[in-house]
Amino acid sequence: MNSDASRRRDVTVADVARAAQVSKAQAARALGNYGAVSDDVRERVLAAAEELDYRPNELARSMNTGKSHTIGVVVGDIENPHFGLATRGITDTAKRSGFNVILINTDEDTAAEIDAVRVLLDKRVDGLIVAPASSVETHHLRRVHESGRPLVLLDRKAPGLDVHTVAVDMEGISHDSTTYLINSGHRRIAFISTLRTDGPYRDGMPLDSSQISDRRDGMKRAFVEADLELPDDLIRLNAGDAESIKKITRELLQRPDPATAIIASDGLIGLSVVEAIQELDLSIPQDVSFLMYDDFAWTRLTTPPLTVIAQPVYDMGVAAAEALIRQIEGRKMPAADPEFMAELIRRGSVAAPKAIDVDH
Amino acid sequence: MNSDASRRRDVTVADVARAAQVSKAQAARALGNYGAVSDDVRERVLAAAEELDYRPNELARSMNTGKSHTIGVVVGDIENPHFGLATRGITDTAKRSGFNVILINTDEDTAAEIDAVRVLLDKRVDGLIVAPASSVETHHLRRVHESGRPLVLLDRKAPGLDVHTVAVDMEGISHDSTTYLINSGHRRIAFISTLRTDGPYRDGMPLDSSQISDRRDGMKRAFVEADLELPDDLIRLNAGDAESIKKITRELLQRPDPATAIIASDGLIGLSVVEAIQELDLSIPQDVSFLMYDDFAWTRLTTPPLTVIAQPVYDMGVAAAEALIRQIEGRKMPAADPEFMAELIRRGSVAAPKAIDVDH
DNA sequence: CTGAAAGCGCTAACAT
DNA sequence: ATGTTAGCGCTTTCAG
Repeated sequence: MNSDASRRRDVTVADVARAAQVSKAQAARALGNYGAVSDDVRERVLAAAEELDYRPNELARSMNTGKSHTIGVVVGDIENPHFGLATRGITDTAKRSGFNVILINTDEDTAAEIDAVRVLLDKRVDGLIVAPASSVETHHLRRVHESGRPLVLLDRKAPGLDVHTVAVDMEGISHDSTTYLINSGHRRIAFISTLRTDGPYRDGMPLDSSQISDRRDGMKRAFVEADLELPDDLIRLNAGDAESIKKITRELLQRPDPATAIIASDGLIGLSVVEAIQELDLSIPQDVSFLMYDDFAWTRLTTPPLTVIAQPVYDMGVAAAEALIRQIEGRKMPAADPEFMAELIRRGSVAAPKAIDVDH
Repeated sequence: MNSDASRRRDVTVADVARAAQVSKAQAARALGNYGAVSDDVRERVLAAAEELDYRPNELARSMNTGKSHTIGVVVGDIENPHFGLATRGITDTAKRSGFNVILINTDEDTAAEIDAVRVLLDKRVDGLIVAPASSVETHHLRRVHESGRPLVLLDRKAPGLDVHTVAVDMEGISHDSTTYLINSGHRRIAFISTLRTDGPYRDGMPLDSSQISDRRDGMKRAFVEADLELPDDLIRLNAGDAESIKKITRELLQRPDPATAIIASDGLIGLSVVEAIQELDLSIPQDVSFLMYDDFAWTRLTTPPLTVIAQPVYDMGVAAAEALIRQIEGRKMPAADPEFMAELIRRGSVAAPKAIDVDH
């Protein structure tokens, strides 16, 4: 419709060069501002570019430089504020260094992750940040790394893969918070996670996610140190949507030997657990203690406010992006992966368990 | 370090062609699977590609086809679950149609938005979805549209810009919920938004954001219909971080003629408002009624659960992506922008105001 | 069906 | 400082 801007071919350096009466090379140099250009030429070129409304084709540029100034980010679920915040840390940092971000969601599905990585590689991103769905199926990640493309892992580790990883010390915080519960008098401590496994939890079962695996190990160590046994029957994996989480919560609380404390593996799960508890007309922490990973702002608003495990998610996003960009730009990497520390924030959802029911 | 995969140049169609003993053109045809290729050739090429671990260079591909199979998304703040969900709707839909998403955050800053749009255009995205920070400064968007690049607006409208827009009927829902408050007995109804303006709110003041402007109009209409006047002094814009929101909330509640009901413009604001109310040791809804935009899951968990305005955010993301892709693929657009409907979900945070203080 | 060759828009030698 | 000439890796005429 429009008079001139409409259906016309994009204007290229050649057009600008012609208008400025210089060679394509000189125009390109002035525009890309590299090489040697006289003030006179630069001026004319810039003026012509302005006049013609020239915009560089970054694709073409990337083709010969080999750099796309784009990094790929692969996460399980942006909808989860945990990743939302981390992504924010990444994009803020990327922008600051002149990088753009292509974001791909995997729904925590390894097949989707493999595909995402391939797509990103095909698009010639300069580097990748991946929150791997599995700490075991990492062949695709190993290939990225071996091909020489910078790669940084976020949130989850991949044992055996020598890649810079930004994650918190999960074993430690899990141990500490479990100990806290034990010291508060709890023995029947439940743990709910969405991690998908074949069949229910069994002692010593290998867990695909380093995150969950480490948490299990931390819990176990806490119990062992207290000369107690980790109640395997209260470790509930394969939680899915809200309804399934509520169902699990009900089971945990309505069995003969109910859980007296529940640990939710993330904020989304925690939400449904708390809701289920409320629906059962039980109160926190009188009837059941509650603890969850992720310090979402709303946890301060419930009655009582929730005791949570805070992770420096934004900072981790920043750190991941910084490490990646450092790698891309060929600068030295820090000697070792700095471990980020999670923190137990004691608010009001943990108390001593009720006096034991002496049914029998 | 690695034996072969390491420092070698990427393998190209030429390499595959050589290995398969065919021309570059034939190899490209087989690989890109277009044009005419005999079964024999295709087989050999594919085998060679597999063998050499060939991966197409999407940049090069995009260069001659002109399509990048990438759409740009520009939002104010991914960290906000509202946008997180919308983004999820977009990426899910994009993936389904074979498109990738480049995401850029603007912090609701128009300058950043202008820059983001330019970057995306330079990267030759096939189309753009923008949640414009301003409904007034839209010159950059107009240029996109006029240049012929598909563009869809999300969440906020841009009057005068004839672009497909996915947004909810804000005036309507604002009117309805304000009426609900008025019918509950409220007259002193406050509204808090982060919209940045020059100076405090004045009656009839032009508001840069269609969203906020429409909400104001809806409130006003509700008051007018009830033969009342909208209390301009309770319309508070320029709210910023959590602390500033709390401060505004305190002012609203501690003045001589305090607000008896507060409407928070989004879930992030709502969070801080509720927190401030709790800190003042006031209770909802006995001391003050509360209503907020965004039906975040946690609003069901507070005591009382919060009355909110739910918007079909995910579906809107889907719709925006679908509309954009339809445009990209040159298919017909629906006659008009379908309006999405928000819904007032009455939970427990609205009640009649306390008997009026008869100080004077 | 196949191959040679041109070209997308830009950068990067290489001359001058 | 400037221009000429090759490419980057792929798609796309155009002949055969």
